Amino acid sequence: MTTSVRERVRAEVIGEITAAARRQLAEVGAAALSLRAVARELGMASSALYRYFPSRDDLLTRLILDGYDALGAAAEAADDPSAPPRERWLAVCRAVRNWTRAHPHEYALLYGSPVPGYTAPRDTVPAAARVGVVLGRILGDAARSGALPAAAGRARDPELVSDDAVAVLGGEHPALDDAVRLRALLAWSSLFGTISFELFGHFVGSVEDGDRYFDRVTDELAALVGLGRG
Amino acid sequence: MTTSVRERVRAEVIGEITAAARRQLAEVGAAALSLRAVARELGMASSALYRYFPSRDDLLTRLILDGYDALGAAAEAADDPSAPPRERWLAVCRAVRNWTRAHPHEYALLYGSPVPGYTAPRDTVPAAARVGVVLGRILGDAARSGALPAAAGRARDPELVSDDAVAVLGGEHPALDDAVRLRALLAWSSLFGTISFELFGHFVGSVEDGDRYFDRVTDELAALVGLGRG
DNA sequence: CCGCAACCGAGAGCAGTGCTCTCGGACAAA
DNA sequence: TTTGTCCGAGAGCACTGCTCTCGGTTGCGG
Repeated sequence: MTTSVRERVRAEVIGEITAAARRQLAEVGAAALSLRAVARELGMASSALYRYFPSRDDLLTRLILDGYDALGAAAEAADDPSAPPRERWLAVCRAVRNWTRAHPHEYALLYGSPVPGYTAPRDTVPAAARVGVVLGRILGDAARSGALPAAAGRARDPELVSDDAVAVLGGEHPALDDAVRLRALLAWSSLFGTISFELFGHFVGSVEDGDRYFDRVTDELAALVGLGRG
Repeated sequence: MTTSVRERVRAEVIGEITAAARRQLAEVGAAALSLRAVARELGMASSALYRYFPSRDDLLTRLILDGYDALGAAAEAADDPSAPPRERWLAVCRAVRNWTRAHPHEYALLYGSPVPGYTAPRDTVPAAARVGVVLGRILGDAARSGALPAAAGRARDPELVSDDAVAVLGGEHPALDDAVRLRALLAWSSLFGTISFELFGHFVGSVEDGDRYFDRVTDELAALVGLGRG
C-alpha cells in the first residue's frame, strides 16, 4: 500500500494530461479533441501518452467522469439543507444551469450524443447520479418534514421505477408513491432536456429571455413534484 | 426555370450520395461517417464528391435537414385530427419515440451535441419545428373545441414566449395564455429530454420498462398542458 | 454542325489523426 | 552492481478531410 515515488510521478503526469485535455475540451469540444495536440501542449511525444491512456476514448471517459463530478459538486454546493424545500429545488436547478452554461463543451460531452459506438455507461452511472441524488434528497426531506401533499399510495412497480431510484428519491415514505417518484424522474430529465434545448439551440425562435424562461420552468417542475409554486 | 438534363443527373447523383451517407449514418453514426467511405460505396473518387458537397459538414447538414423532415413526417402521419385531443397528443408522442428508436444515430445527430463548432441552426429551424407544429396544432384544436380549462389570462411577454411560438402553439385564444404556452414548450422539450435520456443511457438503473415509463410520462405531459389525464 | 466552355471524374498530394512497434536510456529493486 | 521494469522518442501504418491539376465528356450557343 506504499505509494512508491514512481507511482507518485505517474499520477502526477496523469493529472497533467487530464488537465491539458480538459483545457482542450473546453476550447474546441470533444469531437475536435486531439491526443497529439495535448501531447504537443505537454511537450511530449504522442506515443508517450499511450503509456497512461490506452486510447483516446479512455481519456474521454476520464473527462466524462470528472465532468459529472464537477457538475455534481456544483449542485451539492448550491444546496442549503436549512432552506425550505422549494427554495432548495430552485437553487440547485439554477446552479446546474449555471455550470452547464460555463462549461458547454463538457455538458455536451456528458449529455449530448455518446461519442464512440456506445460507450459503456456502467461505471459512469454513480458519478452521473449525483445531481439526481441532490434533487432526491430535497424531495425526501420535504416528505419527512410534511411539506409534501399526501400520495395516493400507488402500488410499487420496480420495473417502472427501480429500487435503486426509490432509494435515491427520498426512500420509503407515505408521501411518496410511484406516481410522485415518476414525476420526480420526469422533472429530472426535463431539467436536462430544457438545458440541452437551450445550449443546443432548439429554443432559437421560441424563447428569447432564457434566464426567465428557465426560472419559470423550474417553478413548474417544483410544482410537478409537489413542492408548491411561487 | 427549365431543368436541363445536366441539372437532372446532378440532382440524381446528389440523391445517391445522400442515400449512401444516410446508410452509413445509420450504421456507424455521425462521428464515424467518412466522406471517403461513401465515395467508395458509390465507386467514385473521394475528390469527385466535393463537386456536390463543399465539405463534410455540408453533407451532415443535408442529413440533418432530411432527418428533421422524416421525423416531422412521422409525427404528422400519426396525428388523426378527428380523434380527441388527448389521444392525438399521446399518439404523436409515441410516434416520435418510435421513430427515434428506429433511427438512433439520426436522432443523436438531430438532438445530440452539435457536431462542428456550432453549426448555424438558422436554416434548420423550420424543419426542426415540424414536431412542435403538430403538437401545437393539437393544443390549438383543443382550445377551439373548448376542451381546455380556462386560462388565467396572463399578460403576453414576447421575450418569454416569442410571437412565432405563439403562432405555432395554437394562435390566440382565450384558453391560451403565456402560462399554458410555457407549459407547452416545457412539454415539448421534456418529450425530447425523456427520449434523449432513454437513448443515451441516462435512465440505466432507474427505469426498466421504458415503454410503460414513456406512456406514463406522455400522460403527465398531456395533463400539464391541460389535456386531462387518463 | 461545330467549337467552345462549363462541367466533371480521377489521381496525386498535403496536413492531420489514432495507434503500434521498436529502440535506447533511466531508475528502482535485489 | 546487476537486473528488470518502466518510460520517452521516433518511425511508420492506415486513415481522414480537403486541394489542385489534368484530361475527357458533354451540353449549349453561334
